[in-house]
Amino acid sequence: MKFKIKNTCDFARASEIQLSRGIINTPAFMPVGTNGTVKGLTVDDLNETGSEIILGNTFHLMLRPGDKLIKNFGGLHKFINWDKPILTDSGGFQVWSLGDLAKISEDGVKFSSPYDGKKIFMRPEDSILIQENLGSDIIMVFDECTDYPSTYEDAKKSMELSMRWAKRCKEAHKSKSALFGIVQGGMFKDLREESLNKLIEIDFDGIALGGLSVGESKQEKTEILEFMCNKLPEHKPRYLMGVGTPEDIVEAVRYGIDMFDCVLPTRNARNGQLFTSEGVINIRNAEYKDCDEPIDVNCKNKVSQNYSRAYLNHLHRTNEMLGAMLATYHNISYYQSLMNDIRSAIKDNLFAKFIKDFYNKRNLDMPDGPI
RNA sequence: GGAGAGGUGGGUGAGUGGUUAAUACCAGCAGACUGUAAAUCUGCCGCUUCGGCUACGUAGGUUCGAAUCCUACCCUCUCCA
Repeated sequence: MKFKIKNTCDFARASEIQLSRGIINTPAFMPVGTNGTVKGLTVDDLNETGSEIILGNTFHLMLRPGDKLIKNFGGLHKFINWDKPILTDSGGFQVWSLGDLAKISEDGVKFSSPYDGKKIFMRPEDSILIQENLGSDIIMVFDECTDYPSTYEDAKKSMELSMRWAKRCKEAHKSKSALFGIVQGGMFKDLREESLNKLIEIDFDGIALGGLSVGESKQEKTEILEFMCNKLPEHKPRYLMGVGTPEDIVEAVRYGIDMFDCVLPTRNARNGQLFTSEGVINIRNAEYKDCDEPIDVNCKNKVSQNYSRAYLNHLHRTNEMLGAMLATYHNISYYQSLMNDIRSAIKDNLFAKFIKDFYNKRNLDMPDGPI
């Protein structure tokens, strides 16, 4: 993996991550494809949206259809017919999101499969091996996503465990794929710093920020971002895991984040929420019943331009699968065009203007921050 | 013509004398969703000048009290002629 910063604008930066399967232009949004599919989109759709990398999930794919099966098919890329980079999450987030179905010990995590209750023990080494079996381009370390809220003691204990696991992941990592470490530490700056220093010492190809957007306030998240932006190594990709809304992304780019992933554009599309250049709309609402405007006049792609809001409203009311598909196509296209605009603005040294316009269009006050 | 079943809030459909303005589902009106146990979940859903008012085919009756029991009528469906 090669990382090349092309332009900067205060903390914000536009760069290239070069992987054997392709180049990722950052700041980048990575659509989430947990089960080996970005729900509702074909790989042709994904390409049309401008997506250069997608996510897969260790935990889900290990259970179904199984990482060995995928390996025998020649890897996840071949299995799902996607030849661009794939980042795989380690299963660490599932430790958190599955709650009582996961039991943590020093050695690893005992999961109960949500599908059949079958007990699975996953050690950091297992997670790495599974991700290698999948043929992932960017492998994430197996971590414990710290709960929110958390006491200092719990956050510290959790962070320290994640760091010991990070070291084991590094030692278990054998393939040529990139390996990213994940900063934990909850809402405590000194723990975040300690975590980061530990990861730098172990030496990863990229640094991710984990444990954010798990219930904390916007202010708390911003404080952590602000604190981290001065400390993250400059010459490595920075990945803010699980974030976020367009507003979250724009803000994080100001603090120097390069990579994002989030289920919002896909999940919310299925639930009728569209992200548009003028803010969020719920396409099921009565006001769109006879609205003959396109989904988003400012989003230049075949779906956002050629399908009316009234038609999408109808499809969602009648629970037609095309409604979810078109909404997902639009949302991912919107996110990718947003990322594209962000990159262009940084390259042209117009990021300050971009941010101002971005908040103006949404009638929001521009938060304080760099630039 | 005879026999039987039934008519419940926008729809389907529970309830068969008293926590019943009335279960549930659908429809309708909104909201939530942030490294996906999610095409999911939540709230509202007769009228109201917020004190009440009107409601279970219609009209009477029994009862302290009726969607629930009785009588008549109207209507619907099934079977037999």
